[in-house]
Parts: sequence; C-alpha cells; structure tokens
Amino acid sequence: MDFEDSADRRSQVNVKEELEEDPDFVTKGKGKKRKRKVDNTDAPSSTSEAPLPKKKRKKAAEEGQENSATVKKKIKGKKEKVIKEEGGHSVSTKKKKTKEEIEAARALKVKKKEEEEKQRWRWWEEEKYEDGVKWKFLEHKGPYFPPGYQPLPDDVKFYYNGKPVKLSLPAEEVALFFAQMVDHEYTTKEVFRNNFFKDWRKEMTLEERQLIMDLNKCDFGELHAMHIKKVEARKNLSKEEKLVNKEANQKIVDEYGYCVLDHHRERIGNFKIEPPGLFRGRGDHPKQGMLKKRIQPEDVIINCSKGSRIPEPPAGHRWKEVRHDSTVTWLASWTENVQGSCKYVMLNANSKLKGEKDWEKYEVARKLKTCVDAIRAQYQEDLKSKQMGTRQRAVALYFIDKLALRAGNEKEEGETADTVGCCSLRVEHITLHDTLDGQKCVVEFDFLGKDCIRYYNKVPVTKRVFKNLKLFMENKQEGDDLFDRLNTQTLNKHLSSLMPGLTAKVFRTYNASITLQQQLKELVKENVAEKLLSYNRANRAVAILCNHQRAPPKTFEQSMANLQAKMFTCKSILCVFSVVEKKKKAVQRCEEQLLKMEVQATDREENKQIALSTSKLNYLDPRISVAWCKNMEVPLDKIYNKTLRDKFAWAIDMTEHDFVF
DNA sequence: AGCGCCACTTAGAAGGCTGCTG
DNA sequence: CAGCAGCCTTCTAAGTGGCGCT
Repeated sequence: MDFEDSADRRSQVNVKEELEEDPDFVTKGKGKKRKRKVDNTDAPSSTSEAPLPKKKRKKAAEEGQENSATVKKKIKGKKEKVIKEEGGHSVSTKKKKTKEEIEAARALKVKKKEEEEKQRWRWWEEEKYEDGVKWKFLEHKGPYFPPGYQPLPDDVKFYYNGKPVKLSLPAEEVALFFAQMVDHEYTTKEVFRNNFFKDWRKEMTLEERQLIMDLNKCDFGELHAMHIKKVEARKNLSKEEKLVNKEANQKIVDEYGYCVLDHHRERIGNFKIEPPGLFRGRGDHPKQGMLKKRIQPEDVIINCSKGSRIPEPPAGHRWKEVRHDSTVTWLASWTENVQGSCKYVMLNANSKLKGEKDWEKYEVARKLKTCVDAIRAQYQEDLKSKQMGTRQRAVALYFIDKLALRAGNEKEEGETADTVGCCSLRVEHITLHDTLDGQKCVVEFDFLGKDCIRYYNKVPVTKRVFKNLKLFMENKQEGDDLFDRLNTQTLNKHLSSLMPGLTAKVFRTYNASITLQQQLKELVKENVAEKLLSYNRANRAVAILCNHQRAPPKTFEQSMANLQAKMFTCKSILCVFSVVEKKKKAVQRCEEQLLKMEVQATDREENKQIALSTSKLNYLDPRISVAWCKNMEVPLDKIYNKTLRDKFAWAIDMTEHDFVF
C-alpha cells in the first residue's frame, strides 16, 4: 500500500524520537488466568496512569463460478445452447426435445423473470424514513416451531452398564441428541462430554440420576443406529415422496416465511425457532455440549404493528409478550439458555430493511475513502505522542487499517472460547523480529480470531510502529494485554470524531472494497473464462486480507485429479486431431474446453483453503462488481448467483459502468 | 467511566439439491 | 440411471457497536 511507503520514509527522517518512559503503565501478569486491565483514556499527564480493571461483559459457498454445466461436450457441429435458469442452474437442451419446446421453456423463464422484476419493491427509489423508524406497518404469522419430540420405538433401547434402561421422555430426548452426534469429533472432547452429562442429568428423574452416574457406561448404539437408519431412509425416498415433502415444506414457507412490511410482501430470513439440541460452540468453547433447550411460545416476544393481525400462538399456548416497536427490525425474539443471549427473527437479505442498511454501510466506507489519507497521516503522527494511550491507539489503528483486523471487543472469560481481535491482542499473540528472512521490523502474528480461525501472518512494519510495540511489551508477560490503555469503545469514539459513522469495522469494508477495485483494474484478460479467473483472484486477494478461510473440501484431491485427467484426455485428442486437417472445428472446441479447464484448475487450486463467499457477501461493494461486469461484458450471473442478485438488486439497478467506489 | 443490555452483521459448517458423468 | 461432485441454502454461533443508566 502506498501510504506505507510514505510512513516509512517519514520514520527514517525522524529516527530518534523521544520515548516516554512510563513505569506504571504495565500491568504484570496475574497468575495463569489473564486479567483484563487498565483502561484510562489519557489523563492529562500520561506518565503515571494507574491501571484500572477493564470491564467485563456478560454476553452471551458460494464461489461465484460459473456452473460446470456450461462446460460440456459438444455434439456434431451445431453449437449447443445453454440456458441460464432463474435459479442459477443451467439447463442444457436435451437432444430429444424439439425446438419449439426449447423455445417455449425459454420464453417461460424470461416471462417469469420479468414478472419477478415487476414485483420487486424498488425501495431504493423511495424516500427514507426519519431516523430510527424502521417500518410503519408490520404483519406476520409469528415464528414456526419445530415438531415436538417423537418417543423412541420400543425396540430401540438405551443401555447403561450393559442393561437396558427405559428413560423418561425428557431424558430420552436429550440422550438422542448425543446419540445423533456420536460420530462427530465433539463427542470425544472432555469438555463437551462433561457439559452434556451435567445437563442431561438435570433432565433425568431422580431414579435415573441415581442410576446413571458415568457417561462412559452409557451405550447409545441402538439410538445411533436408528438415527443413521432414518437419515438413510430419508435419502432413499422415492421421487414422489420427496416431492410430497418438498410441497409440505413449501407450504410452511408460504405461511410463515413472509411478512407484510409497509405494503410489501417480504421474505423472512429465519422464521423457524431453533430446535433443541446440544450447543456446538466453535473451538475450545467452555460451554460446548450444554443442552440448548426447547423454546416455547411462552419464551417468545412478538413484534408487529398495532393495527396488524397479531400472530396466533400455537394452540394452548400464549406469547411471552406482544410489542409494537417500530424502531427495531425484528419480528420475534427469545432468550437462549446457554449464553443468555437474545435470538431474533429477522428479514431476508433481499429485504428493504437489510438492503438499505447494506447500502448505507458501503456509503460510509466510500466516505472513508475521502478522508483516509488524513486519518492515516494522523495516526502516523500519533505514533509519536507522549500519551501512551494515544500511541497504543495509533498502533492499533495501523493494524486495523493495514491488516484488516477486527476491532476486538472484550469478552467475558470462561463464557466463550479464547479468541481476540486487535484491541484484545495479548503479548503472546505477537513476536517481534528485528530481522526476519531479510526483512526488518517484522511482526509475527499468531492468534485465534472470530470462530477460532487462526490468524498467522508475518508483517514488516515501520520502525516507529515496531519501536512502539517493543515499548508496549516491556515488563509484560503472557496473558497481559498488548494495548492495556485501549479498548474498542475509546477507539471507536476517536474514530467517530474523525468522521461521522466511522468505526473500526468500516476499515475492513473500505479496504476490502478498494482492494477489489484496484485488483480488477490491474487484471485484464481476453476471454470470459480468464476474466472470471481474474475476478476470482481479486476476490481472493480480499479474502486473504480478511483471513476468510475454510477447511479444504473433503473432495478436493479427488476432484482435482479428475479435472487433470480430463485435461489430459483433451490434450491427447488435440495431439491426434491436429494432424487431421478436416477436424478443425473439433480441434477448436477442444482447445476452448482445455483452456477453460486449465483456468478452472488454477482457480480451484488457489482457492483450496480460501472462502470467497464471505467477502462477496459482506465486504465488497456490489456496485464494483456490477460495473466490472458491464465493462468487461461478463454476464452478471457468472459472479452472482440468484441469491446474491436478489440481495444486491439495489446495486444492480442503480449501477452504471462508470461507477467508482 | 463503565456496565449491562440490546440489536444487528459477519462467519464457517453442515446439509440439501441438482445436473453431469461413467 | 445411479452415484456423486459441486454449488447453493440453511443454520446458528460469534462478532461489532450503540444506548441508557448510574
């Protein structure tokens, strides 16, 4: 990044700056458990600030590639048609079908698409509501509750210590949760097993509790087998039976999946109440395995218009509360028992409420573009501040900006897995190297971020940043905060004073989008396949910046090998055919195919452990992609599937080819 | 200043669906 | 014509950040 260079130069000019000695600012590690410390925003004189306890909080794949269907065998000399269907699936014309049928099918799709377009609420052309008001009218049917528990058949038994035990219904239900998971790694983990067993025992009758004392003596074999059989059976249903199920599901969606918001029918994102089960916290979560209880209507708060038809609670039940709060976007909420946090029923991403917010998010990021130079200059300057807190803020901001780190709110210890973001980094998460691999001032990051995804990076930084980091780490030990004078609130307060609406996370959005735009500018190619590879590479650059990882697909090696094999076949054919003059057309087609596969192979290989979807969905201003498609004459559905096109309808509609982020 | 709560976005995994291929 | 690869959807956990209260 260019701002980096100028920063480096500046630091060289002014090498020997005064470093404040600040004997008090360090908090020594307090035993093994880390302790949150100090947050004093800078007192007038910084040198003798005393550490104060930081507060604790109680808080509870899409790859954008074209469908492989578009790469297909060509038959005869006639060019095969590929029709893109509304759902993003492509349907190749069957040889059997007559021309008319094909034509009719295509006409139907076009019509359907037009119909849908006509139905679309073009909210982005309407005037916005006054601040804080999210809707004027809201009507819905309430959430959909999962089916109740079906007791085990008599021939499926649970065994304790080798003897069959007929469990009470509540205990049996929870036992089945565990049985369904036994081949998952979770059930081998000590914490998971202990939490499960503790919560399971709470569901048992007194007698059961007295009998069942040891999880290792429990035999869930028959329960597990039954579950496997059920899954199998569902898979083997006949076409007709599957259709029946599908229709039944559709009926539920039709009834519960939509609401009416200000005269428009909008899709709800998650209208189903989460079914009970065992809590699956990520990473080393201290609460993994705990029982996530069944939610009753009595737990659920309904939010809707006063004048609307209030949703009926299930027979024999009542709602916890019905309220009419138009300053929030949720339709229903409940408190979950494991973390004590709130869960919400909200609208789908293609709704006005979500879309408008999303649009706004990108507008704030674009605004940052206009003042980012000044902000960077300021934090470079702040690196020299006499106030320790200001320096820490400057270094943190440098990380957030340069490395797209998350803000790093504090978390309550013991409630969640030990993960950190920028402000919550601890000294053990970075290693300073005066030189490393021929580079100077290298910071080695190694920590677990959101979802326990490891962030590992070796980054050369400016001398001044490096020197500050050394200072921050003096007299500290493992468990101590790197930025002991900083937290996200003070950081964000500072940021919002620099630009309205500016917070730490805006930098991620800004840097992601600007990176995409820059990369797309650089990578220019000839044919569509190569253009798409360039797009994916630009997308990938962003995903790497944001550390969006995925587990390599289980089928990766196999599918790669398959692709290589196909390419080999293609090459062999070319070798043979190229000497036969009259096969010109076949040769040409084969070459095209080969190129396509080569591009695909490169793309797949580079994408092995990178998740493109998260950035595409959340960080990249869709208008950049829409404009790129227009300029490059690439069909939009090559990079956005139907869901994405719906979500970004506002951008697709308003973006011209000359859009600049 | 700091706490506690609340609302809303961001995240990867798992599961489902579909259309290609052998 | 079934089996399965790969895309898409669903699910829900895990973040961010604002606000009001003391």
